[in-house]
Amino acid sequence: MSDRIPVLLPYPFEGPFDYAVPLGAVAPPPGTLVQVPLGRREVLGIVWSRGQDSGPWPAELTTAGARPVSHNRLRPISAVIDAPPMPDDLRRFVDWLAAYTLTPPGLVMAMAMRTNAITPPPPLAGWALAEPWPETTRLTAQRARVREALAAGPLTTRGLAEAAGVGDGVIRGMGQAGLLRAVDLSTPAFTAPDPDHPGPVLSSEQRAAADELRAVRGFGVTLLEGVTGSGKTEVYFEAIAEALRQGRQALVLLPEIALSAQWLERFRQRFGVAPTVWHSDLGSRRRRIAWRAVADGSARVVVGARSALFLPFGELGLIVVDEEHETAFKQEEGVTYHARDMAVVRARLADIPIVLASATPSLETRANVEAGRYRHLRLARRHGGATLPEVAAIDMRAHPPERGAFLSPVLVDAVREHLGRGEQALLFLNRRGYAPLTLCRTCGHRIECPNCTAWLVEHRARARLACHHCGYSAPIPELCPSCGAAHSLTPIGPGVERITDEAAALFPQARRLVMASDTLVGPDAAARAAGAIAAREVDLVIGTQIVAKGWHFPHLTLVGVVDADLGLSGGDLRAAERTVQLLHQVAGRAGRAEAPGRVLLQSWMPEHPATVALVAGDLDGFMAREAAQRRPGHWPPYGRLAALIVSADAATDADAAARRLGQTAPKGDGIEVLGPAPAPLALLRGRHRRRLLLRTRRDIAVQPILRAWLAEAAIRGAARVDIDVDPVSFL
DNA sequence: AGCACGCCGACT
DNA sequence: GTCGGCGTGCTC
Repeated sequence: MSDRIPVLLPYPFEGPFDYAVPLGAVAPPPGTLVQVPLGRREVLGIVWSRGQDSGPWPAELTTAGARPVSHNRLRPISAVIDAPPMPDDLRRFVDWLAAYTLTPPGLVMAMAMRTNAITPPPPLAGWALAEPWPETTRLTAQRARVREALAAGPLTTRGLAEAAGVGDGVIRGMGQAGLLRAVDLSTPAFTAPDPDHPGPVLSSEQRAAADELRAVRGFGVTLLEGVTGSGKTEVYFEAIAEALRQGRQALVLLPEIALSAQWLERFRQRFGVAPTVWHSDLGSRRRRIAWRAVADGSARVVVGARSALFLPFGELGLIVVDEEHETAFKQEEGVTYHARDMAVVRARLADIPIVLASATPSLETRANVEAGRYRHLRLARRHGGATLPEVAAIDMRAHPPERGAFLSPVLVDAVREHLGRGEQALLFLNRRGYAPLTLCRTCGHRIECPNCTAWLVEHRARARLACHHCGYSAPIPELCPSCGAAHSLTPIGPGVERITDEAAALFPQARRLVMASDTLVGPDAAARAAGAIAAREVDLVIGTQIVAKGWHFPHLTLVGVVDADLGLSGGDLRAAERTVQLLHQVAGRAGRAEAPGRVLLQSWMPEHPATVALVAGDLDGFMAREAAQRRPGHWPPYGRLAALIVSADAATDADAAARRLGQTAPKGDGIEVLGPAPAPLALLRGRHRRRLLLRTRRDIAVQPILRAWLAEAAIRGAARVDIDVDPVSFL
């Protein structure tokens, strides 16, 4: 009788499939990449194990124990693939995340497998000068330039063609003539960061915090809270240095890796070299190189977006989640998980410390500190003696803008004053495009997306109306699509484009720069824009939330928030919390040691607690208030929440399925179901959506309840149910 | 996820 | 009479 071993396949099955080990062969250990037959094709999978690690939830929650198959149907493993095995703690992490999010484990494993990363990078063909160089050969001007370009070292064909300003025919010809030799440029391993590289000098406050971080051994969560500009990054760099000294790897998760050129520069200053970068739009070659380097240990420090959590670290010794409050850590597509929370799980399974860093910690993290589950380190002082900006609200009822305009005279005067002093100003509005709504003055028609419950946003620069949810876009119509009236369509409300127009009229002499995700295209655009601001090539910045993310603008002294009320309304549980965090981050762009900063919040309801808290600089008080509101109703973080989104092409199918879920809803002490109700985006990408919410007391896990519920409701056919455990967005 | 099987419309 | 639509079901 041959051995049977479980193999997890990257498909949405409930658990691993069993395969036979060929007679005489040794059973490959768990973690091994294997090729197995599946139906009539051959697929890749990973040898799994079952039973022993159910994690913190009851064993029946994990899928690893399910469905033994009779022996006579077992098929043998086809081949063992020569690739780095998946480490045990990563396999347990995959199981845990799958069980927690109610995702088939194979789909979670697929993220970790990244099949294109698992195959080694192909050799990279390059050219070097032939040795010895045949001096007798007479060179054309082009060939001489090629020789010149290669003096510093080998290059790829494309790189060489560019450097020498020749076509690739010249290069191939030189290869055939024996002047160049083909070499393999396959990447040199990443240079290990040096923990003892002389870095920046820390303040006594930073040093004390760094000492505490360094002392943590084994699993433990620390919240590193520091006001903007307090130098949190340099503090957790010391924890990274400690991990490196102990021969361990470190992982830093950032919410927007593409925006972190300044972060990379700070890392280089501290450790002498660049870290290994990982994010979803790395090219296939670079991702394979990085994946291999993490697996073989030559990558010591990885900085990445949330998917870096699934890299095959062999010696992970520390995780840092920077800007832990950022909602960008929540993956909403496909497998829905919160990278910050899952990072804590990964750290616990690996028994290593984890640092959560933020200037505006989330309510979840604050609650964990309060309950004694997380340590808390605070940096109260801005580095280099800078003071926090002075924040004031502009009551728009008392100081309204001119008709058709959006900037209050108070803000306009302030901008003029700061620009007049040769300082920079920022106008912040978290809304892309020219106007969020186009209205017909004749019939009142509002132009909506045909696929979504959403207005189309005018993008005047492109002369189009666009949906920000599904990518639909159309030219701006001449006539009202509803009543056919001409010259009747009117843009309502401001976007950054419109504010830019207004600013251009008010401050024609100021050099303006718009920073929004659709004006900064390409990976380096944001960094270049930030560079231009830092170099004082710009006077006035108009930007969306892209400007809020940790940039350092030493000459920026005024921030005007065009609409501080934006985001405060709407039924979202976290709307106010998010707005306060975002505006606080934006405010942090103003003023450094060189000049004190000033922040003006335009608001039609400055008495709102969020605005009051921002003006008073009382984030703690605001968060305490929020906490007090959520505690009695068992809202997160004082209870658990799961969203069920029912969707179907036909509204009737969605309704039927939602009704069925409502009828079979679980009941019990500490368990409550809200809905069904139309989802806030009742139509999204052409699908009709209904929503239910399951809310439980904190001591009741939602997963077993959801499993039983879905089994009983047995939704099949046209409607689909998507589960979002711990939802962040309520769309 | 693939890839089969399976039962109803317009084409050589 | 066949090619082909994608609905349902199975893969250790």
